[in-house]
Parts: sequence; C-alpha cells; structure tokens
Amino acid sequence: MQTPEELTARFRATGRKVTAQRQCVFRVLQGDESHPSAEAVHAAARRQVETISLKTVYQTLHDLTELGEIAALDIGTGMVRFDPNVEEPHHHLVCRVCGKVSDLVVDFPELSVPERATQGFELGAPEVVFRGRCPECRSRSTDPSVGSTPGGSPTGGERDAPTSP
Amino acid sequence: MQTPEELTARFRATGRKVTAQRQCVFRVLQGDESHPSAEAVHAAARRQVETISLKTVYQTLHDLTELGEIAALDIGTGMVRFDPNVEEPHHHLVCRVCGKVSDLVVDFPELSVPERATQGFELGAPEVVFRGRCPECRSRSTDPSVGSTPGGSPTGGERDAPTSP
DNA sequence: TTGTTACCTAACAATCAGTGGTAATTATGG
DNA sequence: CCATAATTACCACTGATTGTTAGGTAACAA
Repeated sequence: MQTPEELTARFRATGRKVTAQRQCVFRVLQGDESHPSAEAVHAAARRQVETISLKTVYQTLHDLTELGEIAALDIGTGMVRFDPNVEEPHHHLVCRVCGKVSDLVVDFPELSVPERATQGFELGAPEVVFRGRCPECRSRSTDPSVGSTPGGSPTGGERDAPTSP
Repeated sequence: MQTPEELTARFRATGRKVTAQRQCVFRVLQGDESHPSAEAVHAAARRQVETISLKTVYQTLHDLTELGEIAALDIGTGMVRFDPNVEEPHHHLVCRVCGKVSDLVVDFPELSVPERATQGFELGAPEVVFRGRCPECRSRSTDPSVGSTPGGSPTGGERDAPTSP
C-alpha cells in the first residue's frame, strides 16, 4: 500500500473523507508484516486513538481493500488477515500451530496451468501456501521443559490450532 | 478415500461403531468431486436417511478427517470443504463468484522453497489455489462491457463472500 | 464561515459456520 | 443379551463479521 499521505489523497480523490481514525488505521498498517486480523488492527489502532471502534476499523479495511491498497487473505486461520504488501507479488508461509503468517517472496515461474487442465476456468494468479511450523513453535515443542509427557503424543499435546472454527 | 466397505472395516478396526448414518455419509462422499461443505453433505445424506442430523454429519466428517480418509479444505469460501480425494496429490481451482472448487491434477515439481527463504519455518507440502471464474459463471455474467484487462488494475475488488443464500 | 453530509461512537441485534450440552431413544457388536 | 456408543431434537453458545439506530462531531466545498 501507499504511504498514509498518499492514502489520504486517494481517499479524498475517491470521495471519501479523511478522518483521524482512518489515518490512524493507515499508520497502523504501514510497514506491518504480521498480516494482522481486523481485531489486531483495532487493538493497535486503539493505542493511538483510544475510542476508535471495531466497526470503523472494519469499514476502513474494507475501503482499503476496495481500493486495492491492501489485500484480504483468507488462508484458513479462521479470520481474514490483511496484507499491506500488494506491490510485490509473493506467497505465504502459515504456521499450523500459532497461525503466524509470513511473506514468501520467492517467485515460482513454473506455476502455469496447461490450457486443457483449466476445465474452462478463467484463472487469476496462483496463490501458494506452505503450511508448517514457525521457528517459535518449533522450539517451543522441542523444549525439554515443556514435554512433561515422556514420549508424549506426536501431536504435541493440546493443539488448539487456530484453524477454521 | 476408500470404499464404503473398506471404511466400514476401518471404523470397526479403530473402535468406532458402524451405523446406517455413517455408511450413508460414506456413500455420499464416494466419488464426490464437488468438494461439498458439511451442510451439502447433510443435504445429500438426508435424501437417503431423512432423519440424519447435521451433528452426526459433522461427527462423521471429523472422524474421516482424523483417519486421513478425506481432507478438510479451508480455502476462503466461507466454510470448510471436504475432499475425498486424498490418494492423488493435487491442487484446486476456486470460482470467485459461486465458490465452486475443482481439482487441479497438475503437478508442480519445482515448487520448493530455497532454504534461505523459509525464515526458519518447517514446511509441509505446498497448497496451490488458482482463483478465477468457472465456466458457468463466465457465461452467466453476460456483461457486454467486460473487456479483458489482463494484468490490469489490481483493484482486487471482487472480494465478496461467495456464501450461498 | 457556514452548511451539508459523511463519518464516528455506543450499544445492541443478527447472521453464519461450527461446537457444546442435555436427555431420551436406538442399535451396534462383544 | 446388554453395556455402551451413537443418534436425535433442541437449544445455547462462540467468534468473526455485518447491520441498525440515534445522537453527536467533524470534513470539506461553497
């Protein structure tokens, strides 16, 4: 997405009013690589504008998505995640344990579908998701002080994964 | 997944009882390539066993997923879709308009992440999703002014929930 | 500066997919 | 046979997201 200043201009240019709350959301998203959910954006925004409502955050995220300034990702973490990086084509790594999403900036040029395999679909760009375990969750489950059950279940005990509820 | 008969044996072997309702779900899923939601499975099952409850369908789908006989897909259509095809590795085409999911049996052998790009993630198999418009929705939208704008503006605006009624 | 109008907040209801509980009944399989 | 799992109807609940209302504020064009 563009800078808060550019977004301000773009909002005005598209007939939207620019408010302190919206600019606050702009700033929260700027450079955020955590792929925050709406709730997470709300929490961060509240640190700047304490009274901003969840509704306004949803509204602004919706506007930004409509303008193509951010992308709304629905990749099985149970809620929509927002990605301010729409300039650079990329894919995603998703942690099965904690739901963390990381950008994967590798390009896969070989990802094209032979015409006869498309089944008549009109196709957009491919979205590649690698699911796995992030470094934090890897070390957490390998931590000897955590494994209280010797030879415990291979599922790593209680896996209350943030998969679709 | 295996045949209803094999699933019957497998359920017994794993301490599960085999009921008419469960076998009904087995039959519904057998050869189903529509990636049905739980509700859709329920609707189809009802045609065979009118009193089968949604709860039982969820329970059976959960069991089958646990056994690895079917796969639970969460690919942004608003609900979990179930895929009985777990034998053949494949990817998916998703219609942005109606939510239809089709198997894409193309293999992408070169789809691996360079070690330095994994960011410490422990990665599983890649999941590739191509979003677009299925043949039905392409012909249905008889918008004459729809000029092809390939690679055009990234106004990813069509981010509407394809949720059924 | 002023007036129109979009925007914001609070509070609450609703939706939708899915889970959980209960109690009563059914039926599987050792 | 019979213990026990499974099923059913019913209803409440979560969690993400949207909608509604009403009153107040603030943006921005004239």
